[in-house]
Amino acid sequence: MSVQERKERERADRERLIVATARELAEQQGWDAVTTRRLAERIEYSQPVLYSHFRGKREIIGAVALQGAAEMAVSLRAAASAADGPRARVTALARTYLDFAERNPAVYDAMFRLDGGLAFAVEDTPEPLKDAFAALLESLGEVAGDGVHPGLFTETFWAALHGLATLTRAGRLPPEDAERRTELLVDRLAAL
Amino acid sequence: MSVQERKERERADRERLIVATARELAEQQGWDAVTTRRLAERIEYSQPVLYSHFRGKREIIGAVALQGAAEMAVSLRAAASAADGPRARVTALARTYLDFAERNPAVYDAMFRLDGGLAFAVEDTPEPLKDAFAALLESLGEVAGDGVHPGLFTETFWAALHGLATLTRAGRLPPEDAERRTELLVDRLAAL
DNA sequence: TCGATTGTCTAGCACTGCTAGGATCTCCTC
DNA sequence: GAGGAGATCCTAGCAGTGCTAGACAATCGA
Repeated sequence: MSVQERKERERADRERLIVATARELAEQQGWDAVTTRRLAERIEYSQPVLYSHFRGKREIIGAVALQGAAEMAVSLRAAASAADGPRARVTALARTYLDFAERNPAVYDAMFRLDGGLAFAVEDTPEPLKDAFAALLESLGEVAGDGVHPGLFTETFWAALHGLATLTRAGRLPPEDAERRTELLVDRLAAL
Repeated sequence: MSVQERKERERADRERLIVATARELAEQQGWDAVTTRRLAERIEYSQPVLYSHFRGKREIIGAVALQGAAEMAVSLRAAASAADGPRARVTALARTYLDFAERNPAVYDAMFRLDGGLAFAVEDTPEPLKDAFAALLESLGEVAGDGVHPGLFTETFWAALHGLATLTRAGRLPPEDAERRTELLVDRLAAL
């Protein structure tokens, strides 16, 4: 048994190495630079090894996305619990979300812009994704306002944040006004 | 002179054909299916011909984006002028924007998701893009509210719409609540 | 009608994701 | 310890990508 356990552990280690390396490479040079060859070279294995862990590149992106979702959930909850009162909480949440997107652009892309083959907004959505949404909902539900479904409000607020994050990073919005746009969004959207 | 003029006309025709074909192919099968080979085959020329019109695939995407921006501006203005009063105007604007994104997903991607090599939010931004933003601003400026810069408000509102458009189409948001999210956005964000 | 220019195509480069098949290495059994 | 079975891994190759060099043919002006 012990031999098999060691093998399984080593396999799991290597899988983590693949995901971490893919993420690192993507953050350094963008997802286009994450080719199976380059990734294989970095982990010091041949290409086919990647396919013994993942069905293909898409699944590797998906794995990075799940990792990112888990981290984002932690960040969001930490920011929310450190803030006093609904208003401060929503502001902190928005800032933290946008900050995460800015500091981890490749991970953010894996989560929301690229196709990682993950299910969304359905029954079999992976747990980390549901949990990241739940983290948003926990703080946003209380400012949804009367007669507005908390889930629907969270979806809308999230979409707005997502729009700000992607358009800003793509150079579609002037970066210097980012903070003012965030404030406007919080002031207007949240029922305070 | 006449011969040269005819040639220039034919060249311009062929360029339009390339852009129209790329757009058609992208709408039918997605941008991934728009390969230089397939595109060349459809216009019944060899690959290198494409490169005598455009620097590369990116520029073709850019050309489709500009065409789309022009059409979107027309749609937005038509919707705005057909509505009575600020509230109806903003609602019509939001619906028209999201409708455009839903009916022309490939064009929308070319405009805002893919890299078409176009400059944004700067001096030398192509005219159609500036004009599409202007069309938004014309209707949104009046509901920015006191002390809020119309441009900043338009950017924020646009980002929210963009987030709804992309997340909905990517299956990240349940499509059946799209209309309710739009209403919520308009109700809260616009100062009416 | 000739020569130059313009226009177009064939063929090929270096790269991509992915996989078949063979080699090697490890482990369990005798 | 030795042999065979099985897991593990790599080499080599497929079909596809964007893009381009260089040869060829059509067209134009003199």
